[in-house]
Amino acid sequence: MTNDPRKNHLLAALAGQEWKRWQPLLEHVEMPLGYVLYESGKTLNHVYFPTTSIVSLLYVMENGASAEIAVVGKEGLVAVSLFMGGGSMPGRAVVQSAGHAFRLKSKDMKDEFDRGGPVLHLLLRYTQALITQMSQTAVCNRHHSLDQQLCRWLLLSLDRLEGTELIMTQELIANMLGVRREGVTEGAANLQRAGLISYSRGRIKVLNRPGLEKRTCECYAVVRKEYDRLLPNKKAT
Amino acid sequence: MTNDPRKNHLLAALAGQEWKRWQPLLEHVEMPLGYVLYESGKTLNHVYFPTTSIVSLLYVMENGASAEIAVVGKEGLVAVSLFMGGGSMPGRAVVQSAGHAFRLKSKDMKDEFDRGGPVLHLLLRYTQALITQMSQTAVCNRHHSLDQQLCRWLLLSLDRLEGTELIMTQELIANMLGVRREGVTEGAANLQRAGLISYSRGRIKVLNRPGLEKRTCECYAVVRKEYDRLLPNKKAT
DNA sequence: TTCTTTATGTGCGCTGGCGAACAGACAGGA
DNA sequence: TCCTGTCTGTTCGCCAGCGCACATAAAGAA
Repeated sequence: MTNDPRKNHLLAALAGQEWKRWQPLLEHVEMPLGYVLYESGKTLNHVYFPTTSIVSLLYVMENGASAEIAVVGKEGLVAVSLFMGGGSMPGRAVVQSAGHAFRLKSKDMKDEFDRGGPVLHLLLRYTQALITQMSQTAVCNRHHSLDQQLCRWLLLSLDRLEGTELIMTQELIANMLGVRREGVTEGAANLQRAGLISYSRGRIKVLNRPGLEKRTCECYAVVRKEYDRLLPNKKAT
Repeated sequence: MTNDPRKNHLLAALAGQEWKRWQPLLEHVEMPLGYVLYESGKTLNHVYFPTTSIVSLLYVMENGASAEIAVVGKEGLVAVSLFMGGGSMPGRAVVQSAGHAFRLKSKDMKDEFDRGGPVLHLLLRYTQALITQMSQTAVCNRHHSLDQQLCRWLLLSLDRLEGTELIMTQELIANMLGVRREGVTEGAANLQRAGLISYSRGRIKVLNRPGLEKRTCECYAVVRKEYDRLLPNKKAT
């Protein structure tokens, strides 16, 4: 079933009672590549729970350059600022990998959050994991090479996908990472030469995942570990 | 009064009732330069509310290099992961500018948080502001020059201080920013030549704040604006 | 097929920041 | 007073990544 909300780990973690309340409130949505979920400063109308899609949180600067802050997939939700307070945030959320998601109206989300209890703690633990990812992005941007960052990025995406193929042009990856397109071309060529990936015109296939893990910086492992520690780990799909 | 907890904006924002509960629980602590509040992965025993001190949240890599993720002063608190869940986080919290703070035991903090209501929302709004700062750090690390980042850093520190003098060697600043000490020397020399700051052996005096603001990147303004939007703005001290 | 668009490959000069090595310069203790 | 440790200034070679300008090359439309 392509549109099973339970593919999202947070939704899957809801106990019977909550789940019963939520189920009728959830709306299935298509997530086409490039779709903008929200734009800097605008009020949020929904919270999105990706199932098979991946969403990129990025900041777009005045001059148009951008940088990815974090990535969200089936393990999480988009728009934490809704329940954290403020209702908006600087930056943009864009679908990075097409697929599906379920969404909840702002008001419903807030109501559920304010009930407190397990839902609240689940969402906050997710937010904490997200914070770790953001921190590590900052560190990685400071210290690591484009090659390493590319590996990290591929692995983060891979973790949020079914299968090993990414539909993504180098141009778009460059936008996410906030680097030149040519840089990605080179990096990708390196990985290709090393037999870790193969790609052509917007299709990247990962051939050797352990190889990528060996080649990336410590940032990936740090983030991965925190996600595993803090979040419900859905085994099978 | 140097040890007035109400100098911390979050504590100052507590209403009569909560404040009465909190007051006896708060413990005054000295915050000497370089003091480590917590270390990567260790369990947290306290939440710290700085009043006159500044705390740096940074991540230290395996090879010893470091990078600042965010900075916390009288507007906030250190150790959000305590109520967010998880109880620990990768990274380190270090006193960057000596001064005072008040702290609360983990258990007391959790209890207060779980009461819900205004305290919970206050803390979450602060966390949201902190997230913005972290995001912007990531962006800044990616795109902006050392000079701009130095300005941003000075301004962020300045906002959290009384007065215009920073006690801080270039070596330490370099550690925070995750750059070479020589780089900071050059950057600082530039600012000095431009008449924006004056410094000598660990004392940096800001002479022209608007000048710094003009020279820094957009990141500072973005963060500042979000803090103003989300948090209680204490006027007088 | 042919034409057009989109995606990728490559080369070149430039620059910001790195690493390392070293030379003052000031502060504070003995 | 000298002396030692700390902080700051400067230099030099190096390289990753940038910006720019093209050269393919694959996919799709006509």
